[in-house]
Amino acid sequence: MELASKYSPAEVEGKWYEYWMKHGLFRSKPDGRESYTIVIPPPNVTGVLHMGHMLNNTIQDILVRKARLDGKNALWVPGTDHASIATEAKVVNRLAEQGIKKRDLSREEFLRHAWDWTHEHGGIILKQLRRLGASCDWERTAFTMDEVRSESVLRVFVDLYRKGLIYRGLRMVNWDPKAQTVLSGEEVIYKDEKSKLYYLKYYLTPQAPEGDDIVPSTEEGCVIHKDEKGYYAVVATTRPETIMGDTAMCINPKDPKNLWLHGRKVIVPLVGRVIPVIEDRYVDIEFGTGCLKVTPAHDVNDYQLGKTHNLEAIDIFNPDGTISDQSPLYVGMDRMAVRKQIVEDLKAGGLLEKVEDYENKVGYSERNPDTAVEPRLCRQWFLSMKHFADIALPPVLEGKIKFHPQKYVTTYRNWLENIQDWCISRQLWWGHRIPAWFLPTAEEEEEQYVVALTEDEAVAEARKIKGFETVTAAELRRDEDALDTWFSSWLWPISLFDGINNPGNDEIKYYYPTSDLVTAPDIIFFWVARMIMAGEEYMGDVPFRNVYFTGIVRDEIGRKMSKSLGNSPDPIELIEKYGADGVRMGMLLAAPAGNDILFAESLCEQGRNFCNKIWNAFRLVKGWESSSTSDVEQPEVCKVAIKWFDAKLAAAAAELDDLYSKYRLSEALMTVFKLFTDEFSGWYLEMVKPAWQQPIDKATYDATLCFFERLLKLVHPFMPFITEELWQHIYERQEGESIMATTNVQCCLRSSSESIFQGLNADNTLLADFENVKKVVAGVRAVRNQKNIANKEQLSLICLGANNYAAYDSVVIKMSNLSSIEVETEAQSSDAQCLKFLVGTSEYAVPIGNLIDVEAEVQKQEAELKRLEGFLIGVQKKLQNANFVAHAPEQVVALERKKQADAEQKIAAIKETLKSLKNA
RNA sequence: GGGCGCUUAGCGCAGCUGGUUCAGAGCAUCUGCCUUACAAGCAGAGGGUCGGCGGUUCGAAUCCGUCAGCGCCCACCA
Repeated sequence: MELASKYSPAEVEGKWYEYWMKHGLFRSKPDGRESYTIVIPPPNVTGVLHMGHMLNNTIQDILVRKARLDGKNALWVPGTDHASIATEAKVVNRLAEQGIKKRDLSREEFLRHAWDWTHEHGGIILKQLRRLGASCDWERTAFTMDEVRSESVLRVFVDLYRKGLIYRGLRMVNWDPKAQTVLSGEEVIYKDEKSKLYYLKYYLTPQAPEGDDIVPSTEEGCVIHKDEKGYYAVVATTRPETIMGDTAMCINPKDPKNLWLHGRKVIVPLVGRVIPVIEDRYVDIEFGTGCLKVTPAHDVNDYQLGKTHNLEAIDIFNPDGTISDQSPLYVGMDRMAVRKQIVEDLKAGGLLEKVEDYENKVGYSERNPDTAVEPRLCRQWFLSMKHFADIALPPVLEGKIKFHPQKYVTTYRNWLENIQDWCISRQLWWGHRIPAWFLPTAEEEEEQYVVALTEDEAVAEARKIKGFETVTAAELRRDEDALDTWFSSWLWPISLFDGINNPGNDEIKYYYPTSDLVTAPDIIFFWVARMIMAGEEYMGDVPFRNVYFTGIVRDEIGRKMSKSLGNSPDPIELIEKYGADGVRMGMLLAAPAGNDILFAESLCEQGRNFCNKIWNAFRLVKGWESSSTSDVEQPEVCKVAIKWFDAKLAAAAAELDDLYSKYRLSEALMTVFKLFTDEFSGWYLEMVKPAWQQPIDKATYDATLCFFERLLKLVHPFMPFITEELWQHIYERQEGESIMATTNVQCCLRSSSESIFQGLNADNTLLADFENVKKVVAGVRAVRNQKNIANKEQLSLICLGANNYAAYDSVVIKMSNLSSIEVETEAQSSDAQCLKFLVGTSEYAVPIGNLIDVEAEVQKQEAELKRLEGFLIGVQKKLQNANFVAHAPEQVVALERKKQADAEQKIAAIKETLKSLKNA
């Protein structure tokens, strides 16, 4: 069969993916083998594949395929996440485009739209993953809102409630006015912002009806403000629009500047409300004027102050961020518009003393990055986290779970040691509805509720409560709110195997704990930590053994990839251009664990080139097929080459296995790349290659095919498509066989149950000798290069003194195109028409007749002599240092002596060479 | 404000508990080659006082201190 000179991924990738699927090669069922499991970090169900996914899933696929080759029962479970807030926002937007408002729809109607949207856009991303070659067991595809997962979530909620770990409480929470829901602390992103600090005048109330009786303190450091309208305090604030909610002004009791305000009352500007001056050590004397306005309903700290000092909390905002009717002014206006307006009005009223530029941090919603989060007092559901922190910390600190890179252990510990309760309710419909039912209580009474798995159970529970013995389902009102998305994700490694609803089932017993988790460090708190909590709580064991944190994919100049910058390539287009294997290699080349990866298309190009290299190596070997015959005796050089490459492969496999175990995948790929390109293509194939149109002996041909198969297997985790394609060309495969299965090793003399990565012993002496042989060849090539001698022209080589690598003469002769190798003693070697070089301490000479440029050669040798003499002096100094000889380990000293001896020998050889050159 | 990490060739990186002729490989660059597997290739070459300073040591890219620059995470200073 004629093979094209270039590999064409488009022609083979689809074919093989279909083949893999058809034969269920990604399927896994519990059996007697060791299990290897990865659960996918579920992407948003309506999301589209981006470069971050490409990196993340390439890594997962490599790990799974490696495990499969190791003979493990490898399973990669795919699925998607309902992404409560993000998906709901998208649905709301789409409805808005159609002129439909969410609030005009019933819950059921809205959910119908959401499901439509999910079915329409859902799963696209999973299909895209197939293009990448992801070897997921698709029959297990799960969704965080499917039946099994939903039931798991509700069961866990009920269970935790009954354990007293879930409670309902009125708290200051983070409110997203756009999505109109509460957020957890983790969902708030703080950004530095250039803003203004406004200095507002709060006039003092007259102490007595007849007028001003303030007696300014004479204390040192007292700062009194007075103008024609009277005495006033100055308050610095970044949020003047919240003054309508002010219920106090606060000073530090130790602040001399403001002591005169002690016990006074001040008037909120514009609003006219009279508020007390309270004192609290919380106030920073140095900041602003030392006077703080207190708005208990809209600031976390102010809320605390309010609680301590028993202040009223006036909620001046509506859920959508407009001013509520609790405010005397600006009712109905948006908070941002009010900020502008109120500044104007304050200015006009002479109530604004000054404005300064100021830099502060403002919290934004993770899902609505343009929306500033509003602190708001709200009744919500919380999960008490102390218990979970206690059970989730030890497995990581004790190394039962390993983080790669390890530095994230510190991050993890810091978070858990300072953990806050988790606000798990969201004012959303798209999600798991909280299984809590409120009892029909009068409005002024405190709310009462029951938590149960079903409505029937809820009724039964409710009837146990005094006064509600006859309550009916219709009278109960189910909580409208949904649960935080992460409240389902944290169960993922358990719920995928139905371990919550059906504890102890065969699957969960077999697959749990999973092996590796591959994810980005930005969800270490959202997800990783919480999975560990849920795992310990519900399985009494860790959810995974290793966590591989990938970096963030950036563009060539280090910018985050984003839609707005337009610097994010479309992964599918890349695959079409370079092939999935090429892109996979491109992703990995620059991706050491934990470092950000700077992605450039040229990396994919390199991947594509490597594919092509493999392809063409195969063309060469395949071309020998017809000529392969046992009539030809195996040349010596082939015997040597085979012995050597067998050792090389063994060493490389062991090295790869070690790199995998350390999750150094980038380096593993590099190792494979060099093994194939340099060692196999550049050395082995060149050594065994028969002369033009000559037949190859059968033994060599068979060995070469065997090597090729082993190489393909080593490459396979990185480049599944091309390796599968070529594997089929090596032997006629049986339908259903695949390179990915260990049991299908065809040609090697190895037992088929062994992993290609293990159980091999390399002959290290052979490998070391061969490296020197390569240097001899390189020496001859350098001579050719230097003298412009064509490869076709045969040269001869003289070993001066002795030939230390005579066993490899056949290699040197073939690879350097020599006519002969001879050994001469120093005395005979006075021929000046030679170029000489050293390998170790062995000296070689290449006769080149009158081509020699004596002067240039003298210069070169003298430079080398100088370098060596310098080196020798260094070594000698070391050895003359009595301290060194006395303190350094014997081995080290011995080594230095060897260095000295070697250098002296080399120097002598070069001097000899120089002498003969100069005599010529 | 607290914590963590990084700084090695033009670029992105490796260099594990100090001592192999240790200053590395890849890409890029340069030189020479269309040598019948591959120009998406082959054979070679150049390039770094390992961020600065100080210390420990017989010996430091490696350990300690400090300074500078960069990055990340956490934190309620209006």
